[in-house]
Amino acid sequence: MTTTNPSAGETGESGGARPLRADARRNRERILAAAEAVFAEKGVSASTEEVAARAGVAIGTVFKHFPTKQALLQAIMKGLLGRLDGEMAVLADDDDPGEALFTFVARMVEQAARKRTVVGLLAETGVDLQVASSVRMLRDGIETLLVRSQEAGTVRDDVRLDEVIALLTGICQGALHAGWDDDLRRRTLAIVFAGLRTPEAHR
Amino acid sequence: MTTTNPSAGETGESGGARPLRADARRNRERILAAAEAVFAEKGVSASTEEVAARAGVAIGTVFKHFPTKQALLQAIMKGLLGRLDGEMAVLADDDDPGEALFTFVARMVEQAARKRTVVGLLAETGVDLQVASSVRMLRDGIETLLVRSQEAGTVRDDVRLDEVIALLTGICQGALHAGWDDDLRRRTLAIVFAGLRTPEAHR
DNA sequence: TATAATCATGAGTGGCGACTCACTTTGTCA
DNA sequence: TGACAAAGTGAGTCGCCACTCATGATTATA
Repeated sequence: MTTTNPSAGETGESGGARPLRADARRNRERILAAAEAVFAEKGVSASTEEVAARAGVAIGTVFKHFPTKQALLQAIMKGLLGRLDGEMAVLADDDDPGEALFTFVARMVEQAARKRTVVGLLAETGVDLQVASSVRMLRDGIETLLVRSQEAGTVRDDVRLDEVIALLTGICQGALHAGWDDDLRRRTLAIVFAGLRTPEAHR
Repeated sequence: MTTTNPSAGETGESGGARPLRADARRNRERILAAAEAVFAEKGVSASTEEVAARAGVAIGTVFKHFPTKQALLQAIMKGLLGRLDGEMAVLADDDDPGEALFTFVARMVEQAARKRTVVGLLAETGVDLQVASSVRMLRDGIETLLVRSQEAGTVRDDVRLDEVIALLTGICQGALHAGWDDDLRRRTLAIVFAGLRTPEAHR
């Protein structure tokens, strides 16, 4: 977790080699932003041409940067996961450890409700590649939050990491479809959290 | 004879008119069965040709019975919902009212894990048509189960129908993707149920 | 059985979307 | 500034898939 932070770059291109021209870098960012917006609105089935149009570049440019639609999706996923990882690191260190897990889950579900991308990508089979490492980081981070919550006596000891992740993905999935509003989301999460809490932690 | 009577059919065609030839009826059932199987395995994005192949008929025959892929999906959905509705009626009358809701949810999630159709269809926008009435029935049934569970003191009074449905759809969604096994499903549901229970109902 | 419907067939159509490539434009560096 | 490599362009290719229709097969009725 915590990722050790790859300096100031937001590029997402890691480990690579040569410097990338100025216009290329700019277009790459535009494409990523456009893709994130388009996929967030219309889901991952939106066409690559729409992404290109939104970014203000030609379709070929998109495929020059991301040789495959999959690759584009994975790049987005990597960014999202990185940001989540950052939030998580903060929560693990700074906040009340008992409630940190709940805060994180709530925040992630809120994001999912807004961005269809997250959920669509979770559904894809192609989470195997480079993304896998990010997923593992996320998983490890959630585990940390879970363990601390349990040590603080907030979450029941017999709750396992797998169940937390299952609940998280499930609620994220659900948050998209039925037109959840803020209130419904809050109330639904409250039920799940109640199920996770120890008897003593119920106020 | 004739008049008003489509006999004892499970056809799903309701309110319609004329009697349907013998081979036609048989093929219609075959197509429905094949479609249910194919969509259950591969999701709703599976091609109509694959359905036709599995059913042992030509592609044209499928479209003769169901003018649109949507129509085919809706027919399946109607069947599934009908069956769920039946189960629900039984649970509402015969079983321990306190636990009936939990039983139903568990059963539906189990189905969802096996049949991608349910979930895929819930995600579709086109649930507006004839299916809507079936959805309403389902919703009403769940409400009955919820109210009875609350009257029996098993489920907290501040839980609303919307949250139960939100949890139900969410868990159904999640049950597909991450390769849930039986144990994980049981444990995850246990957490949700714990969140729904009154303090007194915790054993 | 003869006849007239209904029904089945499957090659064909149209459209869409991922991806390519020959060519043009642009940035960079001497 | 000139020259070259890196990057951008977008019409075109290819495959997939929902859906059609002229033709031939089956079933129900006289």
